[in-house]
Amino acid sequence: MDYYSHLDFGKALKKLRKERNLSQEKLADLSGLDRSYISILERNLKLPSLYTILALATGLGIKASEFIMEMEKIQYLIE
Amino acid sequence: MDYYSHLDFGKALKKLRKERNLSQEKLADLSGLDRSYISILERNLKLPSLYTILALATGLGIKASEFIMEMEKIQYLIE
DNA sequence: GAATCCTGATCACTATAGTCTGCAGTAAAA
DNA sequence: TTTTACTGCAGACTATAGTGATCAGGATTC
Repeated sequence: MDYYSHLDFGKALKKLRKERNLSQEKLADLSGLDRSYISILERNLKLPSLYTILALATGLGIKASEFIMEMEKIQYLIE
Repeated sequence: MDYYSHLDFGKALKKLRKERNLSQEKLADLSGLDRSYISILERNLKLPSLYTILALATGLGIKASEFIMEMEKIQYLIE
């Protein structure tokens, strides 16, 4: 478990979601994804496809590149 | 075929690869991916995972966010 | 005109992403 | 203390990503 924690996509996702006061279920609705899968992503158990990244970005109201930048920013703080 | 052409990940990939004078095979070596799969991506037949996006970005010598930005830039020009 | 480089393309296969259902546990509110 | 909201988690399943091998064909180059 936690195979991909060094990438911290999950941390970025959770941070962006929380900043918007969205529950996992609400974000699932907004992005058209499954609630349990968002949970999996936030725990870094799997890595999303580009399709999913775009769907989540739409749900969060940002661009995919901004999403990835947030991930890189968190990544940079850790290293 | 060409299911994902409206996203133009493939066009961005090909553009960035050509700018660096890399063959598909050379980029495959640099990124640790399969040559035929890069061909598939450039023709927009499949969408990459985040893992693959990061691998390609490394092979191209850029950040993943810059890669996505290039895609969004091309996307913007089309719309 | 054989040799090399490059890319499209197919097929069979393995690995992983993503869905769906349901249950458990915590916390806050009523 | 019941109800509600939220999330972790598991299992079975479907869909798609990604590999590896191989062939065909165009474009150099010798």
